[in-house]
Amino acid sequence: MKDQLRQIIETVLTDLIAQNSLPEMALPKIQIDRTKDKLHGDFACNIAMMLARSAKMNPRQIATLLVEALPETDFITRVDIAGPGFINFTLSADTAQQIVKTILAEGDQFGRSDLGSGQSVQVEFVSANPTGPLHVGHGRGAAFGSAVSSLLKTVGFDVHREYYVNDAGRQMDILATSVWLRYLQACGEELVFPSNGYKGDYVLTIADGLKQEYGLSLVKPATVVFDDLVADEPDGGDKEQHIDGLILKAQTLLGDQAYRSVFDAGLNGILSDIRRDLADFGTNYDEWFSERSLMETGVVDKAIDALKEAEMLYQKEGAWWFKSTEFGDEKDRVVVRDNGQTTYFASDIAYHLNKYQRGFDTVIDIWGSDHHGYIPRVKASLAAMGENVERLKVLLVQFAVLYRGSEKMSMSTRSGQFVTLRELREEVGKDAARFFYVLRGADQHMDFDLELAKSQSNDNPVYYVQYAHARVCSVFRQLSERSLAWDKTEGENQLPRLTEDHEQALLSMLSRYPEVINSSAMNYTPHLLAHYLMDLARDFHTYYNAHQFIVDDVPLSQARLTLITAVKQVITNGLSVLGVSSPETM
RNA sequence: GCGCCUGUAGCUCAGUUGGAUAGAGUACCAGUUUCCGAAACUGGGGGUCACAGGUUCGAUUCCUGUCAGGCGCACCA
Repeated sequence: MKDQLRQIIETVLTDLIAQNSLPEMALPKIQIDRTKDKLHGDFACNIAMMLARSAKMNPRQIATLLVEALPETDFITRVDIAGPGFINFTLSADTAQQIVKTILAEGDQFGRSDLGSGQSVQVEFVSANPTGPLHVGHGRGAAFGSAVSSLLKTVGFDVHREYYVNDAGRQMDILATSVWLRYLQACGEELVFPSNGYKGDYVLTIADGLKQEYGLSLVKPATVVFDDLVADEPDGGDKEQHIDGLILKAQTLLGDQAYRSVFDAGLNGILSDIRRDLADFGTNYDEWFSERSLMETGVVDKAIDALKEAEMLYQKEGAWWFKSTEFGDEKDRVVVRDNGQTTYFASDIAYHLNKYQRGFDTVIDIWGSDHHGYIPRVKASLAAMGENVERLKVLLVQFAVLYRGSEKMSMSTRSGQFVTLRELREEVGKDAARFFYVLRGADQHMDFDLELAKSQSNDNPVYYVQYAHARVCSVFRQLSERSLAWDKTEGENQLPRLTEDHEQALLSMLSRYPEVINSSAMNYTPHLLAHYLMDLARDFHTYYNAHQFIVDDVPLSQARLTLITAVKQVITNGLSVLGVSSPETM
């Protein structure tokens, strides 16, 4: 509809210029907006005001010229000039009703489009380190990432959802060592657990599993393990050096093979937990991509070689540095440490190069906002390898600040003090949790009050939307109880009977849905969809309270039932994009 | 100190890419059910859009500065 109006206005304007009614000038992009106020019709165009300057004419004068030259159409009944020079269009009743037929005909396809025209896009999100269970902080990334993914799918992109598994590096070694030490304790060894180790209960569980599988075969005396180590911090030493010493002990005392067993027990134990949590949360992936595989297949080395060949690396103090400052980064970055180990950044360069080489038209990274400082260097590395940086889009998700009542909670994976995503889901419910997360813009700081989300879960906005859906279902149950039936064809024929203000409002709201989907998808802003659904639900509830749907006037009744069926369909479509269910009863 | 994000009703947040009289939820107050589900609806009060300049027909939106908050500035991941 907007496009049609835009086109008509454009041709009228070019005609006017050709006839010298308007001076020669470049036409800006013609904007058609939904009106806020019903008094202003359905659509508004501000083109007259935009042209006023370059045409050196009064905006109302331009608007008058334009309106007089407008051709007759069957879908516009009124055109007004208002305010400083707005041109307001009012849709014909017939056109407004048409949307209901469209919705019923397209069903769950309504709202889909081919804006993306089959372009491939990869979306990587959550990608939490497998050093502990997912907590509520990760939930926002999961809800946002899967919503963005399904939005993009809805508008015609070929979407590939991916989780990057950081299964290499020091943090994982710390986890493996933590598991082993807990295992030793479980086997009766006396030791003081390092302050920098992972202290969560899940480590105990994994250690128990290890004991069941391997018995006492991985036991080394604690006295030997802790012999000749830098003291831990509480004892006046250094916690980092202490834990590094323990890692080295674990590796040498156990040997490569046994150490790998412990390491994998930790990794797999946690990763399978993460997979299950995400699946239960309604977040699914097409691929789980292993960082270790990048190293083992030499992709990291290849990326480093590529940078060396491009003369983008130099050696300093025994390490290899990448000249990221040449591409706008604050400082150069190390990719190979003086001890020969590649850095996390090196893996990330390789990973992004790999993403590019897999041929995605667009690569989307969804990161926690604390990683924002990382963007320049990743883009720099792609630029240095001659890749088009524009293909990479990094979306940042602000962390939710957690409150329990008025008490702010500090979260730490290491200390084992956090609310897990699973706990949240079990207490608040999947639907409510997802909707809650996606209700706010991702770049918006968010206060997440657990007490509120849990104790007042009935007040959660998601129920408001779901209830609208359930109410429609309830009406139809009522209908069959009275041995009546909805006749779709008859209903569609009677749509002109929908003359109430509430019905007009609903028709207009329904027709906005495809626009909302498009702009939510293209701007990566699922919260627009969430808000739309609340608006739609509100219009429906208002309508429900104002009018009966099952009335003696059978044609009117059929028209109304047809309208609310369309409402039900759009709610289902919208909620399903957000990964929220549409229950028939609540 | 430098960089990124944010500042809108008591609280939590929207605001259609610069448009018309700035909106919801919640909380508070007053109402609505012999009627398809009251998890709903109707009405009411509540604002210097952090502050000060600038850009123009027009600014909550764009630019600059100030103030306040969050995050980031590793040979950690």
